[in-house]
Amino acid sequence: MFWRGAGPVNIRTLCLGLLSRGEATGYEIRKQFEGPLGYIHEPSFGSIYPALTRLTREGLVSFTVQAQEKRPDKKIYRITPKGRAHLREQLQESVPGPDRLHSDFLLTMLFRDLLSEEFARMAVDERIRIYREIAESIERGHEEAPHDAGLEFVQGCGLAMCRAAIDFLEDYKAGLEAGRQQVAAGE
Amino acid sequence: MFWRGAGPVNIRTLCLGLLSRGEATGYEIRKQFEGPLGYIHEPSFGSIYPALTRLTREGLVSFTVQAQEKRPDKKIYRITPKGRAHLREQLQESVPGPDRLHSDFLLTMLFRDLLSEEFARMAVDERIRIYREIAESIERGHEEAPHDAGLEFVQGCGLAMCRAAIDFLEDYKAGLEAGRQQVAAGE
DNA sequence: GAAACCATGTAAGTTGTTACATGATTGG
DNA sequence: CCAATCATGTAACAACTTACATGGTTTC
Repeated sequence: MFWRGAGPVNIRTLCLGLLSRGEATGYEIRKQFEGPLGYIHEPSFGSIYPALTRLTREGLVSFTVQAQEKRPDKKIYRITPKGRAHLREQLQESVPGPDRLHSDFLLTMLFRDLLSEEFARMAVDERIRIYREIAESIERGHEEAPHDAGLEFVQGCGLAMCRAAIDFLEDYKAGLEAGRQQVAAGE
Repeated sequence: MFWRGAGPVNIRTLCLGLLSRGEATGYEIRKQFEGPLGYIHEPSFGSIYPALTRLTREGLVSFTVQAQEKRPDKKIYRITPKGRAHLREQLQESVPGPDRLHSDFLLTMLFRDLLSEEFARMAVDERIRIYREIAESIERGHEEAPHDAGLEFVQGCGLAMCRAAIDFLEDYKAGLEAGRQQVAAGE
């Protein structure tokens, strides 16, 4: 049976993978996605906590409770040997297929003819801003953190695509400007 | 209330948008995503038919039944004036935010250290193949179909990102090769 | 004094996927 | 003769998001 959702991309595998790099709480796992990893996924607490509960039930991770004064107790999770084996197996189960892109921007621009000039310009400008932000975040992350081959690859790939997108969008904007000036000049 | 799912990316808006270009059946809507638009979304029939039913209930589209011999009747959908107004409004409700990327490939490569050399190489090769396929599909679509500004933009953007990804992946492969040769030469 | 951070968790709801149901026709 | 194409639709299920519940601490 071919089951699309059974591919490695799900929050459980993501959590398991991060825990293979070192122990962490649910809160800390979440935080790791706010940095340069954010362009891959930004899972919510509502999905991380249940994922960790299930991983524990399956024996793939374990946790110790660290009591804290005036705060809820911390649960520090770590991967078990079984979890590590499972992760390795899961990741290499099949060669990853195409990505799924969920882009409000592209969908909106697909119907560009229905948008006002102003809105389209705003959307493109905002998109350039977003990509710049992501690119900077990756560059920053690249400088500070000690990184392994995986992180290096993912960050490099993200950076390459961000830059390509920025270039494309700026060319597009330049093209629009040129077109407008021709119109203004009465061509 | 800020509701992420209320953004324009959902199958209903997508169907409505395509119907704004001309009438179509559910089956034909699906087909449009098999071409160069496929990199944005590949919705299943199980989501398209209910979407059309709901759009009809909301008065945003209407349909006429075309009887066919020895086949189920066709339902030919078209957008209503109300639907067109709704689409315009929906698309321009807010400037689109960041994309959500769902990538088995990046997630797998993020844990590259856990993968065998061979698997990693296969994954990268397969990815190059996939991007080439998408790029070709876009180039083909660009030649044959008459296109509006929206399609042109989306295809151009997709092509730029595909090419960037291919370049990155091939550089990466070349880097690996060079590294292996150094090792083989006893450096 | 408001906002952001720390810290975990549950319940309700949306969205979309896969699998099933049905079945003739055409092309290799 | 097997696969793909045409054609629509439902039911079961998975996955994730948002909102709610709780509440002290730190920073601007």
